[in-house]
Amino acid sequence: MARAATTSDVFNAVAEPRRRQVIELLAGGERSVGELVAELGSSQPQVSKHLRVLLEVELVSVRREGRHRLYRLEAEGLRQIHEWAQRFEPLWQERFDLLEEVVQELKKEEEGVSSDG
Amino acid sequence: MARAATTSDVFNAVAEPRRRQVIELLAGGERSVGELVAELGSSQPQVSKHLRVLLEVELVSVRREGRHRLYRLEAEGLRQIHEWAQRFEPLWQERFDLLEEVVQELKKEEEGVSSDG
DNA sequence: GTGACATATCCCTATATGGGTATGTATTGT
DNA sequence: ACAATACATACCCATATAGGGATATGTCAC
Repeated sequence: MARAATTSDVFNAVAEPRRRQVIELLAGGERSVGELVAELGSSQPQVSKHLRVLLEVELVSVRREGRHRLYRLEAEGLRQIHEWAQRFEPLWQERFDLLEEVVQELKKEEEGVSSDG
Repeated sequence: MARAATTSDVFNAVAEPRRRQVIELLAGGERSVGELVAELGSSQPQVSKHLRVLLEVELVSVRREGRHRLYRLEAEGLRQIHEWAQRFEPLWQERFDLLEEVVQELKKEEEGVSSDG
């Protein structure tokens, strides 16, 4: 098998730089496809494809406004990513503990407690 | 161009379910490749490949322990993912504000302020 | 030499992403 | 009814790469 489909989960959807860009743009408020096309500098079909992916994983939603389709960020989906990463937060904060251990080691050396020699 | 390389950034590295699994396993402490092979049920070369990717983006580190290589999670790298997602936290919390608006609406109705009818 | 891995191949299939074109469709305007 | 706008989709093409399977070999430690 190849890599999991980008539409399978939020992680894959967000792995694409352009899609992250779309998300960032939509964070500023609803946008029509045309506006996104202009801001991304991609073709309309390409943008629509990315929007489709984001739609599949429910990271965005659409509503009609006349002949326009306004896309809106559904940040709720980003929450799982945030929470998944957050699970490891204690581990990167642990670094401070390690730093402290190092400091303790240095102190011991200063006190001449080095058992090595 | 094809899809971005999985080694290009942390987002792509984490987009792979098995690699997330590796990360989760390593969150429990250092593991040798052999242990990971057993726990993941993949072949040794496959596991080594995934570890290589995680190593490239510095999500893990290695140290030798006799003939074993112990992999350790470098959670620091997950921080960027956490922080990227966190930028949108206000947007999904905004939902509570919306909920509050709805509550306000309901209150008005109870007070008989409905201008409709 | 053996154990534990890293790497390199070769194979194969699935899929992504980009480019471009064409067409379907809904909405608005005349 | 007909045209135009704004998109969604469906095609075409082409390249890159993933990720799995399996095998083979290099390397370092014991």
